Amino acid sequence: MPCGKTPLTAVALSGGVDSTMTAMRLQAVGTHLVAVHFLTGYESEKGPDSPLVRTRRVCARLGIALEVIDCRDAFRRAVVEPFAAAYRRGLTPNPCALCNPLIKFGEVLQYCLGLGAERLATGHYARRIRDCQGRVHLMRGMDRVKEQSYFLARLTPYQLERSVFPLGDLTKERVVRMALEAGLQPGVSESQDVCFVRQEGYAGFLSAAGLIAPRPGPIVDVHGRLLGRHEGLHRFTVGQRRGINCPGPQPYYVVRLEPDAHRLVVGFKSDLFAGGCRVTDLSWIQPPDADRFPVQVRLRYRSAACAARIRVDDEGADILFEQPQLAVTPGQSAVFYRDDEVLGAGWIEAALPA
RNA sequence: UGGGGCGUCGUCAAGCGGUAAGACACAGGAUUUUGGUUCCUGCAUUCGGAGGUUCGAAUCCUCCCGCCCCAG
Repeated sequence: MPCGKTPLTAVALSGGVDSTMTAMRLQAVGTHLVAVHFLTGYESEKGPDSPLVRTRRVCARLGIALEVIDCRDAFRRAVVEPFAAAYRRGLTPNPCALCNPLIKFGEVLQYCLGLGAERLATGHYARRIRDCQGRVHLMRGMDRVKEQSYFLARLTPYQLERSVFPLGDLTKERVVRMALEAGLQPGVSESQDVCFVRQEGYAGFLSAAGLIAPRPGPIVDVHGRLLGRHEGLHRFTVGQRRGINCPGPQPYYVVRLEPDAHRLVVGFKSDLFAGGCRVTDLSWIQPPDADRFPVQVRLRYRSAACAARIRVDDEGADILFEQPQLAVTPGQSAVFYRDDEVLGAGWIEAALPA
């Protein structure tokens, strides 16, 4: 139970290395902790290696009380169903960008506040700083490869105010080393795809769960020439090369999906460049004070930010790239940066011609 | 059934008597808190079929089969 003067911090534990080290780092500086573990209803493993059992072991070892939060309904409604709906509309969803603001720093944060916690710590590789006027800023993590600010870009200032990212100033390598030094077993399968799909892959997940009815259709090139057929647009995303199954003089890549005609349009790499994109449903951490200004934008996780100019209007914004960009994909999150700082994000609705 | 051309991996395609390039596709792996990209590896004991010449044939010869042109 929280003792009067030391504020209580909740830490989200998944049972993995990162969240465990998050808890240990906070504990090392004397933070008063409560652990929370949320259920999505899509946990893959059962038994002794399930996330929940691993989390219980961590808490027992660290001597932290654990609260298990049932987010199964919310997770299905806020993450899984929109994920499927996006595929039905020919988009490529970005569930992690949705889960962070709606589940982790939505449902879970609310629950933690209800417990009397003042803030929620997670193992994200991102930094949060406060300026001299007391405003919070979201910054890239120090580990330039692992850093996850992209997925946190849709947090609100309110959520960011109540977050803490103890791993943000560390590299993944360092965290793993610290975990080994602390005697933790090396996290075997650290790599994670969409957390709610299992071995069958996301396409298999969608059809197995009855979330999508595969609709075959034609594959055409950018000139409209018929090249072959596909087994469902949900198996493809812009920029994708594998799975098209059409031999040609050069590799074919997906240029766009046309859901109304169930048509897959493919072309060569040179057909993949876009000069900009239309984004909607903007979310700002640092609301802009002008409607036109230069930004750096990341069009997908794990790609460098590119220089661009943004023009904000009532419905969203147009982003015009300084240099054409490679496979701008509707449904993905475009995240706006000023150097290391995240300004906000919007959902990519369409690519603009190069 | 006159004349000419062609048949090499799923597709395109090198090779032209010395023991089957490459590209695309596909498969597997690596990487990865989205989907992709990228990278690595694998992928024709065999050249439409059957004979023959030769120390040796996908490469030369003969016949057969199948396509494609140009003439009837």
